[in-house]
Amino acid sequence: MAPVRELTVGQVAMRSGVAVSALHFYEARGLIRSHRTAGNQRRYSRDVLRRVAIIRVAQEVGISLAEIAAAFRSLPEGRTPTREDWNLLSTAWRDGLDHKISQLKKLRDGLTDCIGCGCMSIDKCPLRNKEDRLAREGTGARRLVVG
Amino acid sequence: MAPVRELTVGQVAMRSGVAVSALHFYEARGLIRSHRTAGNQRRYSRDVLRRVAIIRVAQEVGISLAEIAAAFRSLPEGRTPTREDWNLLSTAWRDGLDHKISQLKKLRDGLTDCIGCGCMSIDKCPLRNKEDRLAREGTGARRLVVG
DNA sequence: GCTTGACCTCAAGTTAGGTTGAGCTTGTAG
DNA sequence: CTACAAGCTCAACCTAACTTGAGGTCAAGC
Repeated sequence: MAPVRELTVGQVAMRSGVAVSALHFYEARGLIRSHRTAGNQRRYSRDVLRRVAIIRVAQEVGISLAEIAAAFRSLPEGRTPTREDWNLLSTAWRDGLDHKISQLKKLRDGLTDCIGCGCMSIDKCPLRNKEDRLAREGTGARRLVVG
Repeated sequence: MAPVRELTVGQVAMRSGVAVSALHFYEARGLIRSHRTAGNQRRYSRDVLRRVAIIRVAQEVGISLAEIAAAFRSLPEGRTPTREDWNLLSTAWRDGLDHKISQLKKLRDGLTDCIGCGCMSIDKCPLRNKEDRLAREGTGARRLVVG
């Protein structure tokens, strides 16, 4: 038995909890990579599991696939990313994440800062201004933007 | 001059920072309400601004319009909601928000709990299990779900 | 009384993030 | 050596959340 077996799509799907179609999709978007067998089937190295896990966690907090892909591009090409590499990545997201955390806390704590205050009638509220910027960001569905 | 003037869509759009088309859309989705003038134009009472502000803040942290609408349905029908009413609403969202906050912190702090740990190779990680559940939640675009 | 800008409705288009299905190939177990 | 599950590709479909456009109405100024 080989010590470090490569994984098939089905295996990755099962272990990561995402659908095969989603894995295809992530690959098309450049978020994960595979090589092919002689018979044109995908084979993944184990670190794809880590990538997928990060994708899901990041998505869950509102980071778009495009941003995740961008962040992933900062990972080393040749070798399997180390713990350090991943930490760098999350550092890059840090500011955006910090902001989002504070937004969430405000909402959780009774929207005190911006709903309970008088700023809504005027336009110097930090939240409202943030939104104004968002409002100009093009068409289609709006997603949370980090960084 | 009337002391509490009603607002036109254009005015609401300007003061809230969202497009007129978005206001129409929110109304169609039951998030805000208006009555019509003799000439069939929308008129809004002032508290629509508060609603819209909440919509935007909630959206920014990943709550869907459907969920916001559901929460709004718990607001009093007849009178203008008080500060207390809004607080109740955010209390209802609290658990979901708490969860999301902790996810964000994990991501921010180097993903220590679930990416940096060994749980990714196995399936007892709280994060991963969360995703497994999510994976079964139907078709279409996935959104963050609170509550 | 007419022009001009703000409104109205309704249908169609857009982006993100996938899923579904058809039609065809691979690989493994019996 | 033959099933038949698992893969592959590609096009079509789906939801959320809006925007855009066409075609028509309303109202305030000149």
